[in-house]
Amino acid sequence: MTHAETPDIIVSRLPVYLRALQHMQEQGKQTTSSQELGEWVGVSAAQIRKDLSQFGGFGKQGTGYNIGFLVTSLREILHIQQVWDVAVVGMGDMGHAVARYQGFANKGFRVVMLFDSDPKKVGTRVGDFIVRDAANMIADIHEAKIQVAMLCVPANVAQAVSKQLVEAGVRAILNYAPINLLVPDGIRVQYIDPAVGLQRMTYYLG
Amino acid sequence: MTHAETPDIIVSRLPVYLRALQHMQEQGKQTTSSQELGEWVGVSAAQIRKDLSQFGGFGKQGTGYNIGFLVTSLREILHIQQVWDVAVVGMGDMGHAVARYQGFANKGFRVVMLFDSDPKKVGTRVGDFIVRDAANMIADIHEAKIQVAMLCVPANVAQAVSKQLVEAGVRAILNYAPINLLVPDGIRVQYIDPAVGLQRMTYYLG
DNA sequence: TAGATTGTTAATCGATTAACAATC
DNA sequence: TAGATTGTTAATCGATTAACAATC
Repeated sequence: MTHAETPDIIVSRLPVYLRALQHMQEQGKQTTSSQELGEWVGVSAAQIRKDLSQFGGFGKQGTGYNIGFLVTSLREILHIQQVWDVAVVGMGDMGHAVARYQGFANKGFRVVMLFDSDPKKVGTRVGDFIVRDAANMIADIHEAKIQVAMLCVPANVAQAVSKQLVEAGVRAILNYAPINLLVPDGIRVQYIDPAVGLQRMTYYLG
Repeated sequence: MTHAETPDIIVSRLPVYLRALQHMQEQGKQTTSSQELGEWVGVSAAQIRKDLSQFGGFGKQGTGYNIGFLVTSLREILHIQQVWDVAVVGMGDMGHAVARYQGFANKGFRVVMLFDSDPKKVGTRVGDFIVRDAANMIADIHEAKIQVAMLCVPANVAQAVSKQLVEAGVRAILNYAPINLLVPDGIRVQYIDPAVGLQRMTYYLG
């Protein structure tokens, strides 16, 4: 009997726990409990304990969890003890903002390459980088062994560009284009679409 | 016996269905099936039918769903047959991009007001609007009866600003700040955090 | 020690899937 | 009509919660 797969839904909560824990850490806190963490992230204490126990025993009865240790452990579980190089494709307003985003520090990612297909943008500077020509994207990403990309191109070309990213060796795509991507098995996609986020709330606004 | 609440998880899928259907519509398609829609959005056909049947019978045996009718119906269910006015708070790179975002057209939202607390930004033009002083935010939002906001301020002030938004009458916050917000009951929050999105994928990259 | 809190088991709850009669 | 596909029921599967012995 092989070890059961960790359910996706548990994995999806871990980064949220980690974010809260790193926040506590920045505030100088040493220790927390499933109760306290749960209140902060909006999850029951039992669920926090159950989720964490999938990966080992990180806490101590009576005292709770050492925040530093739990942060380190979660970073290992999520494979972000390393720093992943990330390519940003599409230098519109959103790509521009994402390329210059300061929030990846200490989160396991750094932007290292920017692409656009517009000759007016290629060669210009955005943040710390010169925008590269999308015509060389496959070769450039492949050579740099980049496996993570943020896709900020218009919806009508997103599917085609995602195909190129996969060809180039990318295995994880954060998709800002408001469209579902069809990708091969083993390629992960996460979607960021503000309209979807807003519509998930207006349902309840009555 | 009162009608059962629609589960959150079903509500959260509806905007994704709608996005796919609107996409089909733009391509001139008239009709689809639970099978086809399901393949496109990565959900089983049975689940699509079950989800939709929560709200009524939108399909026809043998022929499937009329896309136009289903789009209209979903827009009503999600309360986006109306257009919601949206305020954007924080004119950093992300707020800037969000304020100029073209993707809200036909999705039920329009940006109508921008705020920042930095005197260097107040009064400048971003997209179609002049950035307003955050000092007047509560009054301005209240007067305009705005109920939806996108929060693009730095994490360290996000909690305080969200409190002001609620005071001003906002009931739905799309939060781009990488931090959990504590809000009163009845206030909806959706989170957009690229680091969280990326970390949900690196777990699987091994 | 007494109090607090974990990790885990069993019970409950809820969501997904399978299957099919109804019917377009 | 024959084929296709819905809406719905029942069965299955999975996730959450409650509870508590273990123990720090």
